[in-house]
Amino acid sequence: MENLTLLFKEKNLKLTPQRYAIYKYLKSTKSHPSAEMIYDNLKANYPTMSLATIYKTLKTLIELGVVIELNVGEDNFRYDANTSQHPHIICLSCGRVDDIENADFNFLDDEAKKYTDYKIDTHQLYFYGICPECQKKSE
Amino acid sequence: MENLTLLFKEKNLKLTPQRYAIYKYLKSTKSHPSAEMIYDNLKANYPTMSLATIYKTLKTLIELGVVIELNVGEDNFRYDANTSQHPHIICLSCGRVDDIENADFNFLDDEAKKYTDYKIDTHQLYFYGICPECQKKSE
DNA sequence: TATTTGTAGATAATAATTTTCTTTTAATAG
DNA sequence: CTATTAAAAGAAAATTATTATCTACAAATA
Repeated sequence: MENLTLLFKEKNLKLTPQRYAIYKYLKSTKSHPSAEMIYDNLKANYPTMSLATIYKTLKTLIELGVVIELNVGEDNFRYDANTSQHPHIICLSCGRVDDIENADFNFLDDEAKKYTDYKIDTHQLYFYGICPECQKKSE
Repeated sequence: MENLTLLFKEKNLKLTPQRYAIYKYLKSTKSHPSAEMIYDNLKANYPTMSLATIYKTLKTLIELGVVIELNVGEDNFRYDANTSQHPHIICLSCGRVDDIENADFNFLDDEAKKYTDYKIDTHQLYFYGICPECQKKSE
């Protein structure tokens, strides 16, 4: 995470323990947590940290381009420190959010360019279905 | 819209003027309006209609499967009466939402199945970029 | 035409997120 | 190593999209 230090220095931002903890947690998990979930997870080690700090830090990290905001269709956002372009899949039954890994969907931007006059920057691809665990449960 | 009448009857729902107007407006536009935008648009002809009615009707229409809820990343939802599976493209500058038409992205569900154990139901594909109008403006 | 049941509309409530303001702290210079 | 300063944390209030509640009304059926 040396580059995180550099990145913060470049922008005259302070790399506080809270900010570092939030980023590190996001890097460590594949659960695509919401702000609230991050808060609950860090509460033990940072008992005084407030939700506002989580939100403000997430915004900062997004602006820096090291975190992505996901819109899975719930009433809140999810966050992901894996900034490589990759699809997500959401379980309609339990709400968990997983990466789809090893698949290459990078061609999508070029494909879309054929059908629009927009200048395309990026995309988000969300699949919806039932996760293996919930499939078992409903049997 | 004869099938809408039938659909409502089947579910013992009442096809009120308000509901009909909301659906008709969504059918008539490609602007992917938010609840608020629908409200503003119908206010002239239905001065007594409340936002709550818009929201309740949208929920009903979604349950009936004749309207789709879009999550473009703003702080509100957008709605679309074109229920065929098609991608959307959002202008990062002005926020407008367009369809990507004539493109066939239906293969995506099958493609994703190769990389996950989820049972896949559907997907949403959002492109982000700059629309032609905003491109001109920034020149 | 009466009756039943669902719905409209007004309003209050909820919940995620943002803002404000004061105190604290990280980074830098001396 | 300390003083300084600009940014950030934390607490609390504010905002905003959406939902729930409740009463009066209206559509469908008998």
